[in-house]
Amino acid sequence: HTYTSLIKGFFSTGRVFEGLDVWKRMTGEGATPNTVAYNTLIHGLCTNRLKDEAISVFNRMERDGCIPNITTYSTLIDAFGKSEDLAGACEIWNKMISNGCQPNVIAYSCMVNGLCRVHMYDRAYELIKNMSKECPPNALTFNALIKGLCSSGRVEWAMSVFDLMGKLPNTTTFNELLDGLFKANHFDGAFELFKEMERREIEPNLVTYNTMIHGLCQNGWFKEALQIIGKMFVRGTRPDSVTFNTLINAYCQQCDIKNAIKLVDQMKAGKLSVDLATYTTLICGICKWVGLEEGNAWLYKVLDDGILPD
RNA sequence: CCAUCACAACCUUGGCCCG
Repeated sequence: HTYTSLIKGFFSTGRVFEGLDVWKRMTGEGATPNTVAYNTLIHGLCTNRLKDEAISVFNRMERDGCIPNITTYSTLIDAFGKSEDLAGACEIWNKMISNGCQPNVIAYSCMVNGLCRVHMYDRAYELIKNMSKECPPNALTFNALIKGLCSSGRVEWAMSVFDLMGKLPNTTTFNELLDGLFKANHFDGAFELFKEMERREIEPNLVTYNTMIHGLCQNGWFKEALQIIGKMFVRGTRPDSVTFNTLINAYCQQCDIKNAIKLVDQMKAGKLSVDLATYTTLICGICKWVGLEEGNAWLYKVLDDGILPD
């Protein structure tokens, strides 16, 4: 328990070697890792791009007589899916079945995502259709498919999936569709969906607003973007650095560097982190519209803030 | 004892790389 928490902490902050060190210390002290401990290590390795190492831990786990559970399999299916290794994901899936472990809704959702990553949307859809009454798809399962369809420009198809969801769509579902509709230039569809959200009383969140602001600004609807910002304030949703970066980018594109810089000052006043994305956006605009010397001067401000330019 | 509290799945901004 104790070791597992430490391992999770190190891996989730990218401190792979320290995480591995804790694992070695744990096993060295004679503590026998259980399934949860193995799962934590496997997940930590996967999220740090060490899939091969994760697999060898998985094999060692089985050898040492520790029984993988559904979380173990889901973690690996997810990792293979995200790295577009469908064959690998299927291999884990088959192993899961042959070991008598029933897939749950998470395992299915990960597999749907994996299929979408390799553009097998039909098979993803089939998989969802074949899910049983005991294990029906949830919002995240559908969202995985909708995200795949939207990010490949298949928004009509995505909308038809949305229509099949009944009462399942959640805020993320709407966010994915709104983003997809804007990026496919289906503006009327996006506006309609935003209204539909209100009709269904699905709460917009910060991502919803950021998505709307981005979609509106990128297509010249600045007034409407301001209205969205107004709604945010009414609802008490605080803008974050993504909101500001989106607006700074829009101002830079309109060659309005003055207002872009004003926003950076507002961020600092509001104690929001002015991050690398902010500076990259702003310096790009300054170099384009003001001059390289001024851009260069801003580079020093980045360094002063303790941020490493990329 | 630890079944909301050691483990797994979804969304938005800039850039970079590859194609």
